[in-house]
Amino acid sequence: MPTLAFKLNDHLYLRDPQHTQLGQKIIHSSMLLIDQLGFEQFTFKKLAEEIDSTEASIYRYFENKHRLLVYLIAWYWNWMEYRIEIFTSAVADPKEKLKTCLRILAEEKKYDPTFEFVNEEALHRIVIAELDKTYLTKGVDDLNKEGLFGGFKSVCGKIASLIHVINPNYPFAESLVSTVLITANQQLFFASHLPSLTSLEANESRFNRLYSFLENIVFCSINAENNYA
Amino acid sequence: MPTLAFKLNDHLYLRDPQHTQLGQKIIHSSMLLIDQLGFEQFTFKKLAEEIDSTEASIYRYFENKHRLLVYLIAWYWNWMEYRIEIFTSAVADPKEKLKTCLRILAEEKKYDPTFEFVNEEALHRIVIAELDKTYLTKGVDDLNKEGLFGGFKSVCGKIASLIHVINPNYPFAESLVSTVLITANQQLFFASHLPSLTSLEANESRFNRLYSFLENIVFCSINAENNYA
DNA sequence: ACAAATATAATAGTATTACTATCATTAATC
DNA sequence: GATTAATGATAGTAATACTATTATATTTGT
Repeated sequence: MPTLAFKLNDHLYLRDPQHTQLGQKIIHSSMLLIDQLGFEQFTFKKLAEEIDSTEASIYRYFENKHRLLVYLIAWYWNWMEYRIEIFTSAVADPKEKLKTCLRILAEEKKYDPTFEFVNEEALHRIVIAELDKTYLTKGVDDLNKEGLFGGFKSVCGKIASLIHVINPNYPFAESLVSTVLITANQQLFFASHLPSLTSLEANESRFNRLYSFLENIVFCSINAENNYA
Repeated sequence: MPTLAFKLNDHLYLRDPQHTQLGQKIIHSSMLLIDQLGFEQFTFKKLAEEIDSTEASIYRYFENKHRLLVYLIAWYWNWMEYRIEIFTSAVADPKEKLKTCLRILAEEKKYDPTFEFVNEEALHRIVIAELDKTYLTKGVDDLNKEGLFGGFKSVCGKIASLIHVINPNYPFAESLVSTVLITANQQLFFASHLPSLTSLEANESRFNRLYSFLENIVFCSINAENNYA
């Protein structure tokens, strides 16, 4: 059975992990391990033990653990873009398209059988807890030049262009979208760990509440009459 | 001459650095060094060399470098709260108060002579680049129990309560405020490093544009008729 | 089916990091 | 002037983030 694989920027890895068994084990197990331990406590040595391989072998796939994280999170944004594509292609009205995007971003992430070796629930927790660490580093500019944030930028750009269609006079489309993409994850983190910083609760309702919050922010801002240019 | 000092949560340090010469040198130089090197490359050893002291001496003030970062950023939020206090106390109208808060958050940070050994420009760059690392760690819950995020939570709570006064029916005050506090710094980071993710430009105008963006988001959201409960 | 190429495993080694411990010395305080 | 406390000097350790080397599988082309 043919497993779907994303074509990711090939600067993200040294050897493409999607195409070998060891590579797939690296992706699969690193997700679980980073989720469990957190990125700081995660090491290639621990991962090697987990998959009965060696540090040296893992280094043939990824230059270092930071790049592995960037890879995993790039995979996530590719997955988001793929889902947005699927669920908005049939929708004509740009406002409805935009709502669908927000729903996809806010919804609970569940196992997607399209991608065998990826545990989307663990990956989402990684995105929530580690996303910012991909770019909050002195090396951002180099990573960016290599195009490693392409997935995130692409999602951001597509949603921003919907906003441009809905209201060409709204002057903060890109900022609004990047804010929403990031806050969607951040608010879930706060709900779990710093509840006084969020209006969401740590129960099942939080995904619907999150959607309402995002919809409120986005539509109120772009529909407003008084656009501060 | 009496230097003003904040009363910070005493779990933030082992020995209060504000009250000794070495402590002040630690604060002063760690700010410059973290700003220069980034948090990952920053070490107590490098700091010790910088201030002609030793690693061991620094460890007597801070348990580890992460807690030092939490300290510096707690200082920042205390400073913000202090400025908000000063500049809003004379303002009666809650909407105007709220605008003043947003202005303080968005404005360019400049040296404040009230605090001798603090370089506010460097500190602001640290907040922009490292803020999220204070809570995105497996130890959040412990740090939170010790009250180490009190400054941030306090600023968030005060602004949220202004929103509650302005529109008691708006159901996302806390989320809106935490989003704004964080995005205020994030958008400046994007302007410098990932320009396609922001509508701000990397020039002098960015602080005014940032203010407009924040004002737009906040006031559009809370003034809207259709409140999604 | 066999040689050549390639991927992986096994092992070792290094510089740096994030500490901890000990003891001598200097400075502040009573 | 004696006691206490803060700092400096020095040493040491376990773990981390790699790099290098060689042997052994595994895959691939002919």
